[in-house]
Order: sequence, then C-alpha cells, then structure tokens
Amino acid sequence: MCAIMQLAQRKGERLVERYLSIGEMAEIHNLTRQTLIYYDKIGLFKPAYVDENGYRYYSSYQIPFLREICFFKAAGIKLEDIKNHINKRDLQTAISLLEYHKRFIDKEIERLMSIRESIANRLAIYEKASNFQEELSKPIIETFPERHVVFLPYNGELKKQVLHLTIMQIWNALSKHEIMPSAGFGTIIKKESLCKENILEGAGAYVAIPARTEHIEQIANVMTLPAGEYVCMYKYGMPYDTHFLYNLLSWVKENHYQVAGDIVDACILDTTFYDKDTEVDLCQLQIPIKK
Amino acid sequence: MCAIMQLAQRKGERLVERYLSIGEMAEIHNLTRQTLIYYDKIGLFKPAYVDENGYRYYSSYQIPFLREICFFKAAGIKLEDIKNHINKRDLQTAISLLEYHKRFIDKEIERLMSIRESIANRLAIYEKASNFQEELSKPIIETFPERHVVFLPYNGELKKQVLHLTIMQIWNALSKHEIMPSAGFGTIIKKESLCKENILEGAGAYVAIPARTEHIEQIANVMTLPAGEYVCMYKYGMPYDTHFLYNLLSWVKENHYQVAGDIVDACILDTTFYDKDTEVDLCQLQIPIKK
DNA sequence: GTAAAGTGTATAATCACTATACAGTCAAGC
DNA sequence: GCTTGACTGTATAGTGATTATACACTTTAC
Repeated sequence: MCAIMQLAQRKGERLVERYLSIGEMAEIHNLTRQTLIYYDKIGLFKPAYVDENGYRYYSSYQIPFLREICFFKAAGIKLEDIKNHINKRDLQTAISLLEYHKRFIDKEIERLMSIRESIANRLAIYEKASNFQEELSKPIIETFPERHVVFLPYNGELKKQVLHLTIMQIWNALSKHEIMPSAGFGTIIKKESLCKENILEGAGAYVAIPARTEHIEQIANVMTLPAGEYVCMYKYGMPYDTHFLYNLLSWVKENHYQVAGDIVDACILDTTFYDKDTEVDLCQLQIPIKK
Repeated sequence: MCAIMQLAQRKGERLVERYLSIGEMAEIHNLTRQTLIYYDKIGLFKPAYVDENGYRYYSSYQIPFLREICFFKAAGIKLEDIKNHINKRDLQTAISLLEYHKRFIDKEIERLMSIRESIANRLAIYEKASNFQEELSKPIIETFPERHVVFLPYNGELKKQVLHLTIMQIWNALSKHEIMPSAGFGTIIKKESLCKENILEGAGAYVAIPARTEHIEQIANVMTLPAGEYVCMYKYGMPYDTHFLYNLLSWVKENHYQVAGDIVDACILDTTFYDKDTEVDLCQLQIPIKK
C-alpha cells in the first residue's frame, strides 16, 4: 500500500508526533531509500532522529525541506549548492541562487540551440551528398547566399598533411569562439592565380562560419564569399588534383561565362567515409560566374 | 612552440610518412594527452603505430577521424555511440545518428525551457514575498488571471501532516507529467462550506499548474480558478488558523461585496524559511469577490 | 653527459546516484 | 514463542568522460 495513503488515513491524536521511516519518506518524495542514505552521508538532509539500531526516522516537519531540495535538484542545481543554501536559508539567498541558476540555464539553452544548428548544417551537407551520384563530374549551376568563412593560406606545397593541419588550425580558432565548425570546410583557390604558373599559389583552407553567428567581427581571418551563381561540379579528388579544376574552367570559357571571384573546393564527405584505399574526399568545386 | 606550426614548416619529402606523437596529436585537436590515452583504452581511437617502448604514434590520415570524433563529442553524443558509429561509418548511419541526436537535443531544450519557466514562477512568488511587509493583515484587492490547479480534498481533520502529505501526493502526480510544481500551492476552501459548522469541510490542497502547460486535459483532478478580482490578505498562519479567514470574510460583508467562488489560501513562504519556533507559513488569503 | 621535455602505467577523484551483497530488525500471523 | 517477509543497516563497485597525481622510463637539445 501507498505510504502516503496509509499515513493520511491513520489520523488521530498521535499523528503529529509520528515519525516517518526512511522508506515512507522516500516514497512520499518519489526518491529511493539509497538516495536518502546518500543525502544523510553528504550532510544534505539528515533524519530528525536515529534510534539505537541506527534506523533513520524523519519528522513530518522535514517534508517541506526535502520537497524544496527536490525542487532545486529538478532545476539542475548541484547538491553542494543546495546544501549551502538550505542550511542558511533566507529570501535573498534563495533569490540569488535561482537568478544565478536561471542565467546558467539560459547559457545552456543557447549552447544547445547552437549544437542544434550545427547538426542541421551537417545534415544539410549529408543531404547534398546523398543526391550527388548522377551528377558526378557534371557542371551544374547553383545559387549560393553570402557565406562567411575563416581563411588561412597553405604554408608551402599543398599536400594532404598541410591541408589537414591548416584546417585544424582554423577549427581550433573557431572552437575558442565556441563555434562548432559544422557548416563545411575546404579549399579556396584565388582568382588572381588562375593565370599563374602555379594555380594553387595563395590558395588556402577555409572553414565556414554558421549563419546567424554573432560577433563575427571578433573572429580573425574572416573572408566573405559573395552571393550569386556558381558553376559546380562534384568530384572524387583532393584540391591538389587540379585537372578537375581545369576541366570546369574550360566549361566556363566554352559557355562564355567569366570567373567572378575566388574558387571554392568544398569538402562534402571526407576520407573517413571511405576505405583506406580510396584516400580521397568527395568534393564540390564551386566557381562564381558572370556573363 | 605550437605543434601545428612546427609540422607545417617541416615540409619535405618525408613529410607524408611522418608520424605524430601523442602530444602533437592532442595539441592539434585541442585535447590532452590523457584523453587520447583514454580513447585508446576504450577502443574509440587507437594510434596507427606503437613502438617497442609503448610510445603511441598517429598517422596524419587519422586527423579527419579524430576531428569527426571531436565534432560528435561537442554535439554531446556519448563516446560509446560515437565508437559504434565511427567504426562502420557510412552516410546513412551518420544521418540517422545525427537525426536521433537532434531529437534528443530538442527534448533537452524543451526540458530546460520548462525549468526556466519554473524558476521564473518561483522568483515571481519570492518577488511577492519581498514586498508583503507593510501589507501584512491588510485587505487589498488584486486581479488574477484564470488559473489551473490540481485539487485534492484533505482526508480527515486538517492538520499539518495531512496538509504536507496531500500536497506531496499532488506534487508527485504532477512530476509524473514532467511538470515542475513551481507556480505555487496552498489550500482551497469551498464556497459552499462557508455557512456550515465546519468551514473546512470539503477543503483540500492545490498545486498550481504553470501557465502554457500543454495537454492539461491529461492531468487528473484539474480545477479552474476563475479570472477576476480577489480581496487578498497576507498573514502568518496555516490554513487551519481560520480566524484570518473570518476576519477577511467580515471585510467582504462590511464592504458590500459577495463571495464569488472558492477561497484560496496560497502559501508564499513555507516554514523552511523560518526557524523551528515559527512553524507557520507566510500565506495569502484570496477571496474572489463581486458586488 | 646532463637536463628538460615528453612518454608510459596506475590510481584516485569528480557527481549523483544505482546495484549488489550480506546482515540485523521489526511486525504480523500462527 | 516462532517463522516469515518486509524493512533496515553498512559496505563496495559501477556509471561517463575526463582531470589530477605519482612515479618511472625515453627522447631530444644543448
């Protein structure tokens, strides 16, 4: 039978003085016996009376205290903080504890919202990747909105390791701004190097900054990719496999377009999706065009 | 010196084959050495090569893997789930892992929003309590919106323990609906018992349901307190100290009002705020009135 | 050759419990 | 008074993802 009902029914002259056993107290508050033993041990909530056999007995006057502890706990406040508060409890400390915790909850909500957006960004990239198959190596025209990225030039000849390390440098810089780099990354090839002997001169890695990120101005090395039309091509190949780029540039020429800005080589699926022998990413070349 | 810079500068013919030490790998990913040792131990991420002295060496091809692990970790996904995914990684499992986690994040955000509201509700009550002093025992007219509460009649004579236990019963019922009972609680005295010998006949405990709670119809014993004018009085006294109620009812009569419905005795600050000798709550009597 | 920096293992602590093992206590029915 | 079952006690280990510490060995730089 339910402890609450039993107690409520046993009304009478001795009711007020009657102590509650640990099991009753636990059931009333929807806790386990072990939890109350633990609260006793850490000094958060001790029984009013302990008999000669060590049995714990609680007074019904303690019910509002334990209820309050449960409230703070359900709000996610640490037991240590609850303990410090409940023992010298007054209105002002209660208010400041709750206000402090409310700010903490606000920060947590903000953090989770940003994670939510990161996951959505990543899922959007995967969505793209799911549909690329029939379009591999075919030029298609897509329209992109304005995109903000962090750009860092490659230091030396572009090889796999330089690429990884440069991306990780940007990645860590963004992490320090509490930004999850989930909106994509890749290589940017400078427009002014297209006619040079080494087409990759000045090229670098980029990591996209998620849309709606605040305080972009505090981030170093931010670069803006303009909105507009891009001719795009999916390919299995690393940015230093430049023949894909030359192919697409030929298409631009043949179709009487002009290159309107820096070229993006966006990594869609990295090598972690493929077996060791593949060792190349699925990427999408994006050349901004104008007539 | 920064490991990333050092490696980026040491470019040359042997660069691709060069292994990274545990410290370098950790620094690149903004992790500690111990964390990588732990990942090795739990089988989440093992070095490509271990030398005869037990030193761990990582291949630069492993960088995207560890980066991906860090991404999932930052999203709050459990290492065990990451481990299960990363080893048989493909687009579909990646998508379903992220979609599953997105739903989890959504639930978390909802939970935190509800905690946020609970804290705000509680702070509003404390705000009330901060300002009651000069108004103690004085009748004042306040307007309340419509309020939903869970009501449960007291079983037997109204004493402190019956009061506590009845409230805890409602409290637990609300907890099972994942509602934090933070919007106030107290006693409701039935209008039809005002003229009876025992004014507390049919009286019971109530716990308020926070505004904007969804699916109220699924909660048992819900009662609606109508919007409108209430004559209110702060008092130090329990609901069974009925002389406060009689005083306020006299005021209603003297001022030619009529009692418009059931009477609320709202607990503002319970005994946990006072020393053991006080043993009474700060309450506010609320009598709905009409001319 | 030495010192500093880096690496290894092993262990304890964190937080708020939960689970388990094993022993003693209490209340009801016979 | 005895048995049974429900209840209570203590003690210990485990959870998850680290961090911190202690102590010994190896590598690198000068």
